[in-house]
Amino acid sequence: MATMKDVAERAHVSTATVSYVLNGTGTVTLATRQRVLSAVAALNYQPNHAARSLRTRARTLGLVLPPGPAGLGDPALAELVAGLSEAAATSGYYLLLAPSGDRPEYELGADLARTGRVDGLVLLDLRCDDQRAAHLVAAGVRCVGAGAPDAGTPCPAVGLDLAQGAADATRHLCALGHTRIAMIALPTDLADSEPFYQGFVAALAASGREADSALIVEAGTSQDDGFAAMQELLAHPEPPTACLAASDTLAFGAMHALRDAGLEVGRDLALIGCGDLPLAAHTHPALTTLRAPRRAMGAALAHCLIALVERRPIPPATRLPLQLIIRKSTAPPPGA
Amino acid sequence: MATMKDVAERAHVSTATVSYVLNGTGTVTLATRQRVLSAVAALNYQPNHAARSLRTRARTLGLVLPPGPAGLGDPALAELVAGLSEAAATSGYYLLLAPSGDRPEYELGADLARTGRVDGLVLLDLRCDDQRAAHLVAAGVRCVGAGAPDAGTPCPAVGLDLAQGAADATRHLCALGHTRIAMIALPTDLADSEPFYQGFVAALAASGREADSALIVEAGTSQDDGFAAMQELLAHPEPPTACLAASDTLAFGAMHALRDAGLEVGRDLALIGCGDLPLAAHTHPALTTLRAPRRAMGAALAHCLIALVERRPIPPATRLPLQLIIRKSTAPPPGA
DNA sequence: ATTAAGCACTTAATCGGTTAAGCGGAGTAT
DNA sequence: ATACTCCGCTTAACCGATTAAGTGCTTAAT
Repeated sequence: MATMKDVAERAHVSTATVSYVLNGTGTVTLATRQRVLSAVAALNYQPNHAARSLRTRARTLGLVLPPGPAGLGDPALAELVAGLSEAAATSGYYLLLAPSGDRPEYELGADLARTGRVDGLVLLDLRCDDQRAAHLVAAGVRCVGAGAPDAGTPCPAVGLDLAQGAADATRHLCALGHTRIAMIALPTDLADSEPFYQGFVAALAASGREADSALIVEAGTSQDDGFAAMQELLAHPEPPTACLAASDTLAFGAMHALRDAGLEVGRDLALIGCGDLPLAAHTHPALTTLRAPRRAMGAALAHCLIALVERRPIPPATRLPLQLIIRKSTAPPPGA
Repeated sequence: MATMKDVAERAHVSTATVSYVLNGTGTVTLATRQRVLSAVAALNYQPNHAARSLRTRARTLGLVLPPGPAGLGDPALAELVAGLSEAAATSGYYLLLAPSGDRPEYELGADLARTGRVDGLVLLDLRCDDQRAAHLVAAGVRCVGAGAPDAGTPCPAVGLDLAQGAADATRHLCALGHTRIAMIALPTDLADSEPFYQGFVAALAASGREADSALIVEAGTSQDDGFAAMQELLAHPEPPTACLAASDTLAFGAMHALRDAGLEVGRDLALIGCGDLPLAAHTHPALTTLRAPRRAMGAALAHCLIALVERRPIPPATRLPLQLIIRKSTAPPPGA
């Protein structure tokens, strides 16, 4: 493997000069530069990454994958990772994947940063009062969060405009004539939970309705959680005619519960999800949902984190817009 | 950030001794070892990765992501990556994701290896007479391929037992009473194409049938390719009553073509896919398919590549078994 | 003419580890 | 008693880059 020394010898200069040419620093005459560059080309030289990052950065971003059976199998995460890795690559960074296994995420992340293996970290599924972020920032680790930041979030974050999305979805249900509209929420410790709820309530208020707290149920994140939540809603003395689920996965579970109860999704109860997973277009009926630009979110995370790492000004925290995709799971209320 | 020198001072030894303790090499008395270890603990020391890999390995595996809109969005790939990264992590390696963008895959891979950024590479979708593998192996890069290796494959490979899988699927179709069985093949330059075809032909022969070459059409990999392939089969003067598609994606396209032709999948033509993508269970009718253990495949790739990197004997090339998942897209032939 | 400033380089320190070689001292064989 | 071998540790070279400091030369300023 050719080293910088080899290049220097071939170009009859010192390694310092080679380094200056390659990094565009220092002052080098045209003739010398050309000799160096042709030596580089002739030897097919590329600087050793370890040696370089010993003095500078690793040019690597880290992503700690939370444990759990789905992992990267979750299409939403996979898309985000795709956008993240591609945007990072165009800025000369690569993405290191670190499955946390049974170690705490923040611990693994701190190790990766402390050993200089990565320059910064992406935190998935930002929580309210996120302990991982707190630990890492306190340890001097640069990181950005994926999710809606609240006031106390100690690091920059990139999120979806869930308030807008939930409001759009709710307006659509209102426009169809629904008045008893339920909502299945994500766990409130997820940062994305609150703005979604706010958008829901705001849109209801804007159309003269009021949120009925009995029709708002907090669920987990799994399909089973959505199933249970819908069962709870159906047990209500005066059940809703429409429901907004904070994720597609919850909506899928809700659909099962409706089918089990002998109800037809769309005709008997209008249902909207959030995320637009690939499956959403293929359920029966196809799920009306909010499309989340996960790739763009990954890209935005990359840009933000790289700016942070390079001590450049951080791009303003944009909320990425959701798009309502109307399919077959929404219809006017029964008897309307 | 604490360095090894700090640890050495605190334990009143040289950095060499610290290194010996941490790596388990050299001979160190129990007392010294304990002094070192408690200094390490007290300082929360972890060795700098760049410094370490300057002399040894990077303990990093590389995965070059082929260009294309799907990328990691393809669930089959995402699952493989999940298995790969998890298995690598349990052996102390992490996975570096490098989207190739518009650069040739082998070139990017060669760069990553030459710069010492990764110790080895995983090549996706191994081709017949794979040029990437040839280039990389010639350049002294350690790599393993994902896909069925043929005799000339210059590197170890991990693949599915497609011959067995295709045979199982074909037998199932024969058992249902089909005689005119078609096959939609992957591009023949993919290494996985041939064994699938062989399994198909062998199972037909074993049940006394012969493959009709007019019923075997080579397609691309996209849904549109599957669509076109099925149209071609339906244009046949004596169309098939069953069809085995070499991938779920091709099968999805074929289903659309059948629907467009006014035919009902299952009743009018039995269809089997391969891979068992999440969508396969949600098409209408649900697709009978061969379940591919993509996570296990990723894990096997990791084990193989790490063995290669550490110059240990390479695990014997196992073909991972496919499991036939019978759903609703297969039925006896019309009028049987 | 003299000094100062700039240019185009080189020298050498440095990053933080790994590891071959060396070196006392204790234990064993002759 | 002498030599030989291990053991447990240290010294220092080394990995391959970056970069501060230094050097000799040319050119501009006084």
